[in-house]
Amino acid sequence: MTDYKDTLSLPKTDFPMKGNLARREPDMLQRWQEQDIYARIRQHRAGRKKYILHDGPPYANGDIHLGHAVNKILKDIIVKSHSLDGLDCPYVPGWDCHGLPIEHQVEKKIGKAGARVDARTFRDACREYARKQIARQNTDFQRLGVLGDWDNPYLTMNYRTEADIVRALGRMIEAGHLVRGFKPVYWCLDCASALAEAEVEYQDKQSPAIDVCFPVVDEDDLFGRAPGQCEDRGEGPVSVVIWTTTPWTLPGNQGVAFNPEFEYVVVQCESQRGRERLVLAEKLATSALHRYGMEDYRVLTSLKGTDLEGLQLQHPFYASHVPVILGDHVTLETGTGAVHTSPGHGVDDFNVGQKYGLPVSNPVADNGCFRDDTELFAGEHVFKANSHIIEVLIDRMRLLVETTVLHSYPHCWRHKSPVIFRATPQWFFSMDSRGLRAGALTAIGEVRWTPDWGSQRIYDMVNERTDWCISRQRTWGVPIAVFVDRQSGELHPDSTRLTELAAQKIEQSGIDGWFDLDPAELLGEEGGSYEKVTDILDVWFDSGVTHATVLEADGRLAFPADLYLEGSDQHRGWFQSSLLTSVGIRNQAPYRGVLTHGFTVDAKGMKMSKSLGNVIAPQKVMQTLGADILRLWVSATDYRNEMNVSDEILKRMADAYRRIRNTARYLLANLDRFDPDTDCVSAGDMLELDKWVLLETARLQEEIIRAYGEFQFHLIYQKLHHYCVVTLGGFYLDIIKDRMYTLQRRSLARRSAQTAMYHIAEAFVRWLAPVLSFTADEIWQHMPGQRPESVFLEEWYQEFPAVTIKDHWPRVIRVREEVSRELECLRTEGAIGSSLDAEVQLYCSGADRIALDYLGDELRFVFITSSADVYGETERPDDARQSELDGLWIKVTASAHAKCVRCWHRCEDTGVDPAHPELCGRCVLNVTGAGETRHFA
RNA sequence: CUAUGCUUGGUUCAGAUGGUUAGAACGACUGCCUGAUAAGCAGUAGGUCGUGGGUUCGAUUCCCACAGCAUUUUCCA
Repeated sequence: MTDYKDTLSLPKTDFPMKGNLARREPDMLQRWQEQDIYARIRQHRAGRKKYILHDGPPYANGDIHLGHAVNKILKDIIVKSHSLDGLDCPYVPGWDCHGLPIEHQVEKKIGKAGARVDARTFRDACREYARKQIARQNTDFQRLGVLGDWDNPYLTMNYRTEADIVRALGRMIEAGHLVRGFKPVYWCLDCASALAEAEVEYQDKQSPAIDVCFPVVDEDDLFGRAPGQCEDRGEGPVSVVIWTTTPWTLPGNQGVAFNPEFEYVVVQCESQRGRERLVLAEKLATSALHRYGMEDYRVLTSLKGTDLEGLQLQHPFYASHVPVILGDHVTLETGTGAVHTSPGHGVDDFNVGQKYGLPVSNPVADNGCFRDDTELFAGEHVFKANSHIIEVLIDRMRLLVETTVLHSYPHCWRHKSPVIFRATPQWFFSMDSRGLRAGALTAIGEVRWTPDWGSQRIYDMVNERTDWCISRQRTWGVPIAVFVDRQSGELHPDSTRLTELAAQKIEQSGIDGWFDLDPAELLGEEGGSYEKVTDILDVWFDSGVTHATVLEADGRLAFPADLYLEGSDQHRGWFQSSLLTSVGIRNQAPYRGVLTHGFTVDAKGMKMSKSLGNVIAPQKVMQTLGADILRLWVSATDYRNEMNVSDEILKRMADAYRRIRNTARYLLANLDRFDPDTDCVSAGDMLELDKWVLLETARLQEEIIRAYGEFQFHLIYQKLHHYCVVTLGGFYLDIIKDRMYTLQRRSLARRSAQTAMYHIAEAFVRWLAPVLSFTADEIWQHMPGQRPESVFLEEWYQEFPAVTIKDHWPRVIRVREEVSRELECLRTEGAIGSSLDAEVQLYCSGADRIALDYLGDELRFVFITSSADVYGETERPDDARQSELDGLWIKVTASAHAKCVRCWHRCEDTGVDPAHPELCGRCVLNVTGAGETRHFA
């Protein structure tokens, strides 16, 4: 048998089938860095319209997790796809550097500021710690294939940025949003310091539980509020009863809260103390009276909570009167349905107290002892004062009963000792005094939110939030660089100018420039009458004002941003802190659009946690499967919901990746030695099938570009993969194999297919680039023809030849599916193996007939059978089988002809040429003659 | 406890002013090919569209409740 293999044109390429991504991506990354690809893109896009995606700064602590990876990859996909749109898309990554978590890490290493080390040393250590964390995260982010200005990120701890944060605060002050107030915070008596919520842990604690009488000042007022006439008012003192586990908060009492919806009763009862009348929640009355040993009682009248608002009560041991107020936080779980309210000692109490304008009295000093001016209890430690307070209550006949209760109570995580709530002076941005809330709500309506429910979500949050407490009594942060009058506590009247002067100091030497500052330096002679505030800013302010400290201040970027993109938790975090400060400063949102993504969860939808053992580390994925697999997963997953990930899901992604990669490889292999400058066939000369695939490709590209624009990446993945599998693999590429392999290398028909594949490859590599960045770059290196150094410098491919066809193809494809099914029957019977062993006869009429006849003798190439003939529907023999298509009958048979060793078709003319007894006529023509001609497939 | 969102075959996604047998692809299974070969092609089997109500001639699609999950938030006097 003669070997005709040399006469074939088989695919050939150096592009490896296996990605080996984990091993090769780092090399490619290094090349990108060496060619400084990010800078080259900036040069290429200079002068183009800008698209600003502003990076939300991750916190500079710990290695990146999968959520970080998702976030950065989504950003990178958007930046790269918009760059393909022809826009100039700078990407400046940033880090959030100040704050408590870093302080904790540093405390573990060198001890607390002010204790073992001075504040300055401590801050230096924090700065150094943050720097190291950033370096680690920076490396990992780059490893993901994210392109950006990684050598020049923005850091909130850069001196210039620290100064600009102070300047932004100055602008908030200028706009009048900064106010001073009191707020209860967790306070550790052992630390003598406020605690952040993260520093509090709950443990069981034994506490006293007491029922205390608050006598009603005006009995007539009480009964007058009752509906209808109350004939029997009973006799004895009348009191509202409260239940509390913190007797020491009674000196701070400012009111008694009732639930507006509950029914309350006034009962007549009797004990050793004599006859008296008590006000209790109806549903708790029996159990409470039982507790007091007052089994016999009668209800005199009942009232609703709302009826009691404003009723004056006598404080149990002070001369003052306190009002009845209403609050939804009052429950029927325990107690009496009336809650003693001390705004200086509880968040609920504080909030409801704010509503009623109750004073925030805080009689407790830093050391946990009552202040000197506290009547009866001056100097006593709060917990030790409990028993004294109870004695006083007994003495004044205010105590009904004392028990103890075991309950969960907040403790200091360091000292394990119970903490208290204590009101302290703090700085706030007022939501309403200068219209901050109203302005923010308006601005929300002018932003495009993706998904759209984000708008409602942040609206509700802003609408209902309380004033923003921006002060922290901490060390590692940007100072609230203001002076207050020692007497009045008011801000210095020239604060705007002073803040700018402070900013200049900070710009020189960082935040220590403020902490080291002698007030006289800025205030001169009046320095003595003002106090330098040393509170620092909530870190949310640092990141919240990047629209000013970065977008406005950094020449690479611009204000406002086109897009902020973060996890959905940031509706309460960065999106809101950015919105409030931007509206506060210039009454405008800092972003035109906001996109949120869900959190990564495991295959069952459960959050990732060490205890569940379902954590997937991005570093590990990159080291095993490669960054492109991770990127493909991010793109394939609908980020609007939770994003499921597991080893199985990633394996599926790796499978899909291989298909995409191999499709590219096959295109490249068929373009072996193809020179687009000289070998492309003109649009008019191309074969019908090739024209069809180009039109399909151009149509798909439109869909892909639209999906990129709409941030619908998971659709892109689906379309792309479907295109590889169905359009190309299962149809086009399968059909053209015969033409590519057996026709003469330079024949028009073969060049036509190559022309199509060349255009496909050009478009395809660009579709891939935003997602499979490493792979796209690798493909780019193997593409034929002269081209720029990187696909990332490119725009979408627009050079598709203008072709037109009679589009009978959809119908042909349907028929082909039916033929495949019939062939499978024959194959199962063992009559044929390859489809080329078969001959097909079709019987149909109408449009089907027209479509099939159109392809004439070349229909068999579409079916990949040795022959395919079309007859009228009425001509069908009895053994033709009806297909699922109306009016289409199919008969397939095994060919009786000899197989051509070169093209594998079975033809009646195989062996007609004595010189080539194993070849069919077609192959003889292609090997020794002028070559065959094709028009359709 | 608050607010928001999600729930379609083993996996990832489509879908419809509500209307005939709910679509793909992957994976699985069964074969074919050996000229994309740790590839390629074909066929087959998988879903009562989270549960329960309601509206309707008819709901997976609209409404309500519930469950689970996620983010968020509050509280435990």
